[in-house]
Amino acid sequence: MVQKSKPPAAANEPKRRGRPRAYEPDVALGKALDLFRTQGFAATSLDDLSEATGMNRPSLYGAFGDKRELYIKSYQRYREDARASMIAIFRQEMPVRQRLERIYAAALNIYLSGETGPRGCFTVVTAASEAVGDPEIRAMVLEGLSELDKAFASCFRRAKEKGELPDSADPAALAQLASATVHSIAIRSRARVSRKELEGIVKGAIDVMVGVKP
Amino acid sequence: MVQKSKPPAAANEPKRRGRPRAYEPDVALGKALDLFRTQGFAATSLDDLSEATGMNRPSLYGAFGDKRELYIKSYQRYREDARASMIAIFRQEMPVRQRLERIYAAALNIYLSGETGPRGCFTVVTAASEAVGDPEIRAMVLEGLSELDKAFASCFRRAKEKGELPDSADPAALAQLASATVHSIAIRSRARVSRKELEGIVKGAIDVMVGVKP
DNA sequence: TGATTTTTGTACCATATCGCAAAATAATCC
DNA sequence: GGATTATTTTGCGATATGGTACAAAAATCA
Repeated sequence: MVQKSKPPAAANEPKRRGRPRAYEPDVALGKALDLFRTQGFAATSLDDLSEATGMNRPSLYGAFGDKRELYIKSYQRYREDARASMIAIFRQEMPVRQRLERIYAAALNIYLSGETGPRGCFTVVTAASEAVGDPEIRAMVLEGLSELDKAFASCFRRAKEKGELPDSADPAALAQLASATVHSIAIRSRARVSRKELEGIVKGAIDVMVGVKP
Repeated sequence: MVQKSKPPAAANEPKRRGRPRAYEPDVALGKALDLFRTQGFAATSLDDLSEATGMNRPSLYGAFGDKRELYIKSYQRYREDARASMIAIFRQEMPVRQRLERIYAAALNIYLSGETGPRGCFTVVTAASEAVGDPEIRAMVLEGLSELDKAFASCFRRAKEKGELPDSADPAALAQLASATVHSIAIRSRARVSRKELEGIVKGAIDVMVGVKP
């Protein structure tokens, strides 16, 4: 039930008043996210979360609110992380094909990571469970889905402007296909389809979207 | 707690010995499937199932086994139904585009049906939840995924033979894109994306896969 | 009619679950 | 050192959960 031995004494924080926390909120949230990603909301108990985070239930409650709030915060954290790794890829200038390859490689790294096996995409997992019954969560999922669509759309628009794609190419349609490929490998990864096979799917999809590599 | 008033006296059955069942296994399984599809395994309690099926728990247990077995049987039932509606579309001869349109229309009907709102694809829902932790269920999901891949692949192969697709077309890659589109609309439907929008995604995907309609 | 068989309905058990109250602990402030 | 503040720890309580035992019920069989 102990998370760390020595607090890194965050230099910026002025001076906390009462008993010092025995956990770091960030790493605790990360552990919670890990659990939720693999097991989902309903199948994850507060005891599970307590054990994984190293915080007992009242502390968990105090820090993050109830189970649902913790789930939401975990999901937000996931989105931030995912967005960060995507933005990095979008910043640099490179050919479409290469950009797509990098995006999918990053996605696969996220989806296949996990000590107990691959866990897929948390947006997809959440869509498949809580999204139907919880309007607030559903709104977040929708946002996550459309964010990806938009990123791909801008990617294809840029490519078209640079002449990498024929005039007939429809960036919006290509973007939704690119997103669909992401959703598909997310699903398949949870069924333990091998990385090799997933990479094959990605390659085939890219070939159809931007033309077979010369 | 009563499911029907009059048993339809199934003409084929010879003569059952003891007290007659107060439920029809088929409709009960259908109700269980409905619940599992919307809520998932963990979030569905035996009480929920008992109420929905009109059977009390001991009867449920006697008829289908424990909760997990009931889930598995529900999933098998779902797959049989889905397969039946696909086979019908594959039997008739028609242009690829039309065949694809029909397949996606059938899929959307399944995904968007439901009294309390859209429920998506049960294979996808199961992949996103139980598949990671339960090898037997995972195997069934894998089979469901690859069955769809194969159906699409044969669809594109036929189209290529008939000259509807260019020689350069790769049926396997196209099939995986077609499957990906199915997965994607399944996910999106659970986030309550409108039917209109989903149909737009489908149209865009078909255009990319078999060429824009002349 | 009475024995037999199958299913239902009630009640129950052991455990898990979520959430919280209250006391103990460890730091700072004065 | 004592007051204050923030956090941990222990433990509880109300309910939900999956599963089952057992008697009552409803049919057939002889």
